[in-house]
Amino acid sequence: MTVVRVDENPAPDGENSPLDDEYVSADDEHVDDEDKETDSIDDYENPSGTPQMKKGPWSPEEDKRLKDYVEVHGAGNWNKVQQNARLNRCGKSCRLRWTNHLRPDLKKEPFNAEEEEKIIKLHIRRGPKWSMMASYLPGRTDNEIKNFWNTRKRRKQRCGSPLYPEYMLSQLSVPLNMMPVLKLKLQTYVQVQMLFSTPANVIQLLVFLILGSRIHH
DNA sequence: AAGATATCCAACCGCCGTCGA
DNA sequence: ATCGACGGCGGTTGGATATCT
Repeated sequence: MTVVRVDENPAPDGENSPLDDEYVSADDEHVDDEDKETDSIDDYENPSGTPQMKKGPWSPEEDKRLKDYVEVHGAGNWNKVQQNARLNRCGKSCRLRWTNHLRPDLKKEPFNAEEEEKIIKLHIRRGPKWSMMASYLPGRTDNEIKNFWNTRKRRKQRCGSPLYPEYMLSQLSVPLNMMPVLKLKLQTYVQVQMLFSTPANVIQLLVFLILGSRIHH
């Protein structure tokens, strides 16, 4: 089975995406959608003599082997990589390395304001669904977005500013029949968040819920 | 300058869903 | 229906680096 993440904005024509202000149905799950190594990568064994998968940072040589493998065989069948590319890495590790660092379409620059806004909007509406977010941000990975969000969250909490900008919350309009679902999702998420959150965040959430229900009356 | 502390992020882990035998 | 292999996902960890004292 080969599943390739679609990096183009995947919302089909005519369909709403979580980024649209006019939102969507409840069941719209979008996505199916310098080297410190001194030992050879070929002879990594545990004390019992059976081959052991290597862990830790990837060396340039390992990267090259993985890249070469994917160029020839394509992405997927990751457990075959260790045989065909002679890499002592488990399939998971190979997949992660490829998707997060070696894919040619990855953006290397920091997140820009537009991307940040997209992430916030998606987080408001869907919560921490990193891979779904990645499908809306070409060239970005779920891991990257997750790290970005966690860093941002800590920063906001440190300086006591709200997680979601007020203007973004007030821009949102949510169909009335979505409110219970949204409330439930938010409640679950916020219960945890609020342990460390600020009163400002609580107020914002209330404003958000009240405005959202009024808009669609 | 040096040690302590904070921050970032690459990589791992465990769980879950899907698929084919 | 069951089981194992595989891949995807979100949470967490720990080493490297930056900043502070």
